[in-house]
Amino acid sequence: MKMKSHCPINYSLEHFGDRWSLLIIRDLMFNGKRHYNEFLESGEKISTSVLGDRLKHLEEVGIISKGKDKIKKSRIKYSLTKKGINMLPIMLDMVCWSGQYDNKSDVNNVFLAKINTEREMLIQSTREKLEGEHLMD
Amino acid sequence: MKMKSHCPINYSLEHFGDRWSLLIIRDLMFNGKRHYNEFLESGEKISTSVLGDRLKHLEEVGIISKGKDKIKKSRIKYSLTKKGINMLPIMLDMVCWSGQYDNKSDVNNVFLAKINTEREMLIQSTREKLEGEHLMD
DNA sequence: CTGTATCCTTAGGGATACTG
DNA sequence: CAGTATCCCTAAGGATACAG
Repeated sequence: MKMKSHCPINYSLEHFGDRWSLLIIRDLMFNGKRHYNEFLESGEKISTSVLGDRLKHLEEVGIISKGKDKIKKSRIKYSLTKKGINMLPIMLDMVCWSGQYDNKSDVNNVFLAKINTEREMLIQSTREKLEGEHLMD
Repeated sequence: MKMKSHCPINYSLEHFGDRWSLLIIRDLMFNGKRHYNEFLESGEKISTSVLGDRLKHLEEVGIISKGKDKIKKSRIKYSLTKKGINMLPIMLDMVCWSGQYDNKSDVNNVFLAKINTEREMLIQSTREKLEGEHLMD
């Protein structure tokens, strides 16, 4: 991958600056999704070819990892890496920002207020939850 | 613009989820750029047609506004709106996240540490600076 | 200086079928 | 269930010229 620059904003863009990657990360981070078919079912209707491509790219850049499901060994499971979990503040800020302006937002105001007033605590507790679920796989 | 969903992450993506918009916002927010030709000069080498398109889109969705330069009335000046300035936490988190992983990053460690330890103060002071520069145009 | 307009090329993406 | 492979179409983007 040829980088356009070494600006940190551009670095972010090279990792997840497309129309789909953040939706996959959202599903892993907030919606408990871990399997290929679950990503396909999300409201934005990603296609199989695009999903395959983005999963591969996100794994290559170290944001997600791929493993076998502990319970059902034949099933494949995706997890956030530490690098992926560390995107939590970015994701929460986006939810918060959108919540201010989208009157049709899916997010309720209680949660929005919580991001604002208890941001650090919320990040900490969510991080612990994610690290328990994802990193231990 | 037809929205794929009302998820807040998707709302963000519909606003600035492409390879160029965040670079323009970055230039307005951190690099003091305000004019068409200044955006063209940035390291990522945006083309005139793409720049024109993104400026129009960002204005339509209310993130930037367009006005005449106070000093030189013939010159056109772009500013962040309140909605644009409110993206500051998102942008700082991206800088912070990238700074952890990009060893060639343009950002120095002092600034990174500052984002982490004095986040709220840094946001507040930067916001005041931006509101002075941009909103009063 | 701030844009459009045009032309052309490439990348992104939807639909569908197929495979281990 | 978790993907590839293919086909085809559209959107995105680079280069350049030109206009107000």
